[in-house]
Amino acid sequence: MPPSSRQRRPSQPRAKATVRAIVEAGFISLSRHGVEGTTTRHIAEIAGVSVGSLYEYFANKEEIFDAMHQHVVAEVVEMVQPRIPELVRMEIRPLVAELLYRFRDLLERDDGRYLRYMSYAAYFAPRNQLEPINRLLMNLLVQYVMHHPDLTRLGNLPAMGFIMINGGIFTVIRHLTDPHPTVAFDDLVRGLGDMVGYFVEGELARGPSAPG
Amino acid sequence: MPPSSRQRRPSQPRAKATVRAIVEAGFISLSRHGVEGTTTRHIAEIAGVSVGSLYEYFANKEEIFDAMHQHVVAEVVEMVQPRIPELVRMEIRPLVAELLYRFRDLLERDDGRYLRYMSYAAYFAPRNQLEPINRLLMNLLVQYVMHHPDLTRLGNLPAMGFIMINGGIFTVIRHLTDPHPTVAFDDLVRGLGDMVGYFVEGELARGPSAPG
DNA sequence: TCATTTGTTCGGATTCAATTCGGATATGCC
DNA sequence: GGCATATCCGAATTGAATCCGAACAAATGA
Repeated sequence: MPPSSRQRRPSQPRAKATVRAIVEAGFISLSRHGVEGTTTRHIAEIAGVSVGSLYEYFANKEEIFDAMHQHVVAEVVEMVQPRIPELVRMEIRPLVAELLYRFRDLLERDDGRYLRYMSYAAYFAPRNQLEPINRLLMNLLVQYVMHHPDLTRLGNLPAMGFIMINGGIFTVIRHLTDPHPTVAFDDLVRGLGDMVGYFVEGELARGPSAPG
Repeated sequence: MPPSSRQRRPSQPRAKATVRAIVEAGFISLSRHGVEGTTTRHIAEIAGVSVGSLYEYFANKEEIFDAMHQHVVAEVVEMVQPRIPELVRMEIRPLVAELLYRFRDLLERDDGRYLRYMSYAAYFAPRNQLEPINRLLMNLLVQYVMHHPDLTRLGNLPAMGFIMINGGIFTVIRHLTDPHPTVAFDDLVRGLGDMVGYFVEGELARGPSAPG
């Protein structure tokens, strides 16, 4: 008898459907009522189950949000991962643009359901639950460098990756969630592309090799 | 009779001290127990007042967080604002470094009290309450350009400002709150400085003037 | 087929934090 | 001192999160 963990993995199809419905309901409730306004009652009602059922598969409300988070992250990874081989052949600016537009499309899907989630989650996700996306993009970066031998002369790759990835993600999310954006998304994309592009060009022009 | 607003402005010294103690207690409780764990009871207890007193000056718990937010924002503005005249005379990379190190020092003050707050901030600060900081930095950017006439040839300043400011802030916060950072803060600072520096240099080298 | 076991769902009971409210206490003013 | 007002208190109320034991459905195996 396990001490306390009373959660259960859904084994029967019906149960799997319930879990799916709960997570889906989480997104819907979040869109309709925001974080604060999202109660277990709402989620249960939208999912068409009773509140008790929520706790059959999730230890608490937070875990439902976690599941939603994993769902979004999985979608992003799924979107980029298989396309890495073609992405690494692109020029830098078109590559940045491609990623950003795809990312936006994904976040705006289903009436901005994921975006709405992201605008809350990006910061407050307690642990680094964006970690898979970070790893994915870091991986893309590394592979990109490997396919463009001149780029191996670039200095401190981890730092640059950290900046570009985190800065990029947050800038885009912040822009997309801004009710009155003062700059157009296209300008943002061009700007981010230039940022990365100029950095690489500048760094390469500076000197023959990089320090430690 | 105003419909509902039963808050009061503190007029007597004693009341002002109470308000200060409550906001201070908010930071302390946040450091100790995290957002979820911060209850009105905790705040009241730490502040040395009763729960009822909280509601004398704040409509609800959220408003206490708002006050904390304003406090942090005010500190940042206070730190940068008076130094704008000297900041605009600096070279780009030292300027970026100066801002970032000061920003870090501020966030790490008092055992990381403000940093702790910042890492949660967006969760309960749905509206752009970072707006004053954005305006401040945008203002700095504009004045900087005015003091460096060659920079007036730079294209889309709003977009660049948006990227640098948002990207910069979030990258730094994310780095400072990372329990196991993979890059050193110094590298981050250098990277961000180069990012901006190379961008400006690249953009200036490109052509004589900027489009709309 | 049906009895038994195991998975699933339900919704009222419980717990706990946020907020309210009426009264007690302190302060400022004359 | 005595009045008016500001401040503070903390038990009572409210409502959401969570628990739990009973009801229901599906699988199993004779």
